[in-house]
Amino acid sequence: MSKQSIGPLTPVAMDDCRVPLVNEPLNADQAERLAPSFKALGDPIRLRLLSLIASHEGGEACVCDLTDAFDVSAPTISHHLKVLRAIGLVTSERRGTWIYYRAEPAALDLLSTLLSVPQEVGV
Amino acid sequence: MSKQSIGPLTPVAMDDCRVPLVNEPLNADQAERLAPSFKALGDPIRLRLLSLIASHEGGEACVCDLTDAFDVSAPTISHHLKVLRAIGLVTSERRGTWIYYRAEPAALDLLSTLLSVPQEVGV
DNA sequence: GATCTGCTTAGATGTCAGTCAAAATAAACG
DNA sequence: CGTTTATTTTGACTGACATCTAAGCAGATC
Repeated sequence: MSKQSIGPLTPVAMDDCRVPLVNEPLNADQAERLAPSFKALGDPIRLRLLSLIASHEGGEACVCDLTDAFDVSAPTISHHLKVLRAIGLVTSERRGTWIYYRAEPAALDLLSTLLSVPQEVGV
Repeated sequence: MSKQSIGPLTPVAMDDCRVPLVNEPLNADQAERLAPSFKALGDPIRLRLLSLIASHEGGEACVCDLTDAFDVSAPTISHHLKVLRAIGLVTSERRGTWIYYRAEPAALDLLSTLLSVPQEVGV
């Protein structure tokens, strides 16, 4: 596999991907940029982490809230959070002792749109 | 990582996952069932394959149509198609000499819904 | 400033995934 | 029935990834 340095899933860098993939074929470049995001969601722990963060009250969650929910070590959770952060699905902010993670709705929305299946009104 | 035998992403087996992950936290079981689908989308070639198939005229594409679009060998394409088929994102049917692949809209829709971000009307 | 707690980084290890060449299967066709 | 074409399976190789322990760093508190 080629070295794919995963860039952040920012709206600007992805504007040409805001089309359902059932509508027109993705080109190689678009696929290379999008795949890392799905790969990041392809781990059960990361999927739950994202869901826990996004659904947490206040829209954010402290790492300490997250670590307890899993059977793996704290460094492993930290690693998974780093992956989610690297592609822009979450952001983090330190406030005093704790670090808070927050989901990035625009990134989620982009991926959701990409997978969406438009209603074929006339068919 | 635990052995995760990827089962097909059938609507029935996934009915409890039809909720945006930002709404409520996924439990471990749901995450284990959903993650393989995103993992399957986490490869650029598979992402393009799915898009090529879904956007192809008639809603289906012959393997020969697909193989030419990539720089990898035919067995590699076959392998990726098998992954997409195993989780139920596509189906295949042989007609004469050729095998045709077709996208499974229900599976795509499920994943799209999961990633969707509901409008917070009141906030 | 010593120490405690929260979190991340570094390094090591075992497993998994993507790729290819070669062989196998399957249908069509002479 | 032998050959050709289309696709898959097998087996091997290589690189990537999830996980852990141990160590590092950053605030807070005494």
